[in-house]
Amino acid sequence: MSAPNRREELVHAAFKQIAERGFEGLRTRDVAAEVGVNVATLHYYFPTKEALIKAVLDQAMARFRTTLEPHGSPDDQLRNHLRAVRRLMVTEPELGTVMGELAMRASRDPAVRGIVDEMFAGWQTTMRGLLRRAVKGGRLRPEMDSDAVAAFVIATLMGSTLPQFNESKRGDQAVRQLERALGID
Amino acid sequence: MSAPNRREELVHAAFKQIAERGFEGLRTRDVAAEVGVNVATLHYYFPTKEALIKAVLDQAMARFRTTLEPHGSPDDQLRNHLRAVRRLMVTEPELGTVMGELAMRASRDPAVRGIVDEMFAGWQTTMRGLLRRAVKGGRLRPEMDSDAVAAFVIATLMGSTLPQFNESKRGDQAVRQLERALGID
Amino acid sequence: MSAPNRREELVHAAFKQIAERGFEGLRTRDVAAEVGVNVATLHYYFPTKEALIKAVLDQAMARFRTTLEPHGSPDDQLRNHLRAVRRLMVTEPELGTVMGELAMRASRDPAVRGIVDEMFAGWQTTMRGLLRRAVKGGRLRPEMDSDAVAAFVIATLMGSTLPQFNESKRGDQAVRQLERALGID
Amino acid sequence: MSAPNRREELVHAAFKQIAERGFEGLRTRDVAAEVGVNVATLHYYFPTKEALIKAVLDQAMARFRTTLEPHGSPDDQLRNHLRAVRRLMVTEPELGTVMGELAMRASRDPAVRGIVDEMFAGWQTTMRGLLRRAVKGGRLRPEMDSDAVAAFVIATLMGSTLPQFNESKRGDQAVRQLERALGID
DNA sequence: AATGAATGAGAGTTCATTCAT
DNA sequence: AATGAATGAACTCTCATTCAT
Repeated sequence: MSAPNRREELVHAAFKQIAERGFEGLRTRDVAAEVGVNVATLHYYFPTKEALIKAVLDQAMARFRTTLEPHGSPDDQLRNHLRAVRRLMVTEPELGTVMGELAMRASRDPAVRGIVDEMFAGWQTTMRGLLRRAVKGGRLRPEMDSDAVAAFVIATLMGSTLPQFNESKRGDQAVRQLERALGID
Repeated sequence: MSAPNRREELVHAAFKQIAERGFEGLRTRDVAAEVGVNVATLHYYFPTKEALIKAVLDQAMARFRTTLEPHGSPDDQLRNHLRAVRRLMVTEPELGTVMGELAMRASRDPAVRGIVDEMFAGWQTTMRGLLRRAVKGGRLRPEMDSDAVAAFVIATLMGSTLPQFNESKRGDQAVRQLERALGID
Repeated sequence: MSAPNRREELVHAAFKQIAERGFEGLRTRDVAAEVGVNVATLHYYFPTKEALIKAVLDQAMARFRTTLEPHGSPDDQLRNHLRAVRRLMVTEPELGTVMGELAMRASRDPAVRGIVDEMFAGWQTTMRGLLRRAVKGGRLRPEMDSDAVAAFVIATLMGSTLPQFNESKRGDQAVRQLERALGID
Repeated sequence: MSAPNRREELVHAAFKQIAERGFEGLRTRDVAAEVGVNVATLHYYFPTKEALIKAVLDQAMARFRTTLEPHGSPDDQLRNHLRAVRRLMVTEPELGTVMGELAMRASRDPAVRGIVDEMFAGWQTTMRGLLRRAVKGGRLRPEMDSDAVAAFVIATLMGSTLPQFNESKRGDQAVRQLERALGID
């Protein structure tokens, strides 16, 4: 009666709970119940609630990082990236919500902050690289401050994942306008 | 020390606590303690924790709305607006944090959602108006979809308030790039 | 519905529980129930179980110290002391049990150790004083090592409080033989 | 690593744990871990925690009883006995601690009480015999109440094993004074 | 002979809320 | 207008015990 991936089931259930109710509403008992096991079983895999949250954090970051990796020909990479992020937010809105929760939590919880900051730093670097390649490819204006523009792009993408934007089409509109502003539409 | 503004003191203390610890860490006892009164006194003014949160919400929205009101000559209003929002986030970062918390909470709590949605709708309308006036003034390209661009601007502004952007200068960089993109720098 | 001495009631109930079931069987819920209040009320007075135990410790030590204080004319003080200790153990056997529990616990818990050690040190000093006075009064042999004899007396008194001695008359027999050995019977 | 004496290893580990942390801190998991096996394995040998404790009790009593057996010429047996007990307490202080724990536990746990009482009764009988032989050998005053003196000796010996006495030399001092009192030093 | 996985029952502790004063 | 005292419900975490393998 033992599942080989009980750990993952628990992480996934915790992820869902955070998406639905935020950290505020995360209850170990509910997570365990969703998987269909006793709370004690949860603690068999994760000594503390913190450890469970850490696992959710790691998994969310991993999923996000995968999306961030550039795909396609150098010319298309920047556009592909924006669309990939946007598509991710539409197909898996929970990931956006959890990312938001984690981003907020990072201010208070050093363990979360370290990992989230690192992820944002990595994103910033990736984005800068994409922009520079786009400049070389003649798609963007060369006088651009690639670091500042990277921050601009990331801010817009993050902003477009807010629940208030996600339900209407505003999130998509915003990203499309970003593409226009960058001249890659 | 009977204070006629005890209510406001409590709201302010709750606001600070939310900024520091999020909803997750909001404790009525701590709020009361910060004001120097008993928890029971807090419940004299606010029957439930929800009621206290509602008051914080109202106050935050009011503060934010004030900032959103257009200032200056029609020609400058759009730029003034962006700068005012940005300045607010720098001088009162707690407001950004609390707004973020409220935006997340809106997905789960209908009472919050109503008010936050309304505020975003108002902002969207104001922004659209500013953009149209800027088009008339010849500052922006007339073919623009003012609704989509409004969403774009708001998304970028919201994204730039993330804790991860606020600590470095990336928030400011992002907004400045937004101004360039709009052609109002 | 508030008792002026709820704290004391709780300490007393905890004392009784320790006497009956040892530290091993001490449950905050049971202590509260014995007083007729909710567990949360117990935590209103004692933030942690440790704090409650500390209060029991202090009270037990205070009660014991009172007994240790010499009474009567100098000539009789030593004998009075032995009898007082013995009587205490007979009239309040729980105190002996709790003392035993605390003495054992002292080896593991620094907070307990400090206080228990101090009490034993005080007892040793008192005892030495009593012995010296008895020597001066001509009741004891002058060549005696008062420190060693003090240890001897205390060891016998403590040993005579063991549950196994207390139920039969062996505890009393032992103390009476101690008096004979000291020549004060 | 299949060990034929796994049972004994477990008993020994449990003994050590009780000496270190008392019954209060005895955890089957820790006992198993110290032996390097799974908790379930412990339960293969001992169906319940009680059964494990019982085994520790038996083993401790056996070790103690061995020490109590008289050695040497009848004339020296009493002195040898006192010294043997004292030496045991110095070389194996854990035994004293565990004996103390068991003595306290006896008041609450009938299973323990039976065995401990029996052991004390045996000790009392042995001691009385030793005293009578010493009287016959002319070493002790004949008018002595050998039962009462036996209780006296046992009480002092037990008292001298308290942790508070063991760390300083007071335990030894006490026993030496006991020898003087008996006139066998 | 041994284990990984699972659990029920319960432990200490927290917290929003109530109420007599 | 304010409080000390009290509580019910819930929370995280622990532990002896079980069982299929």
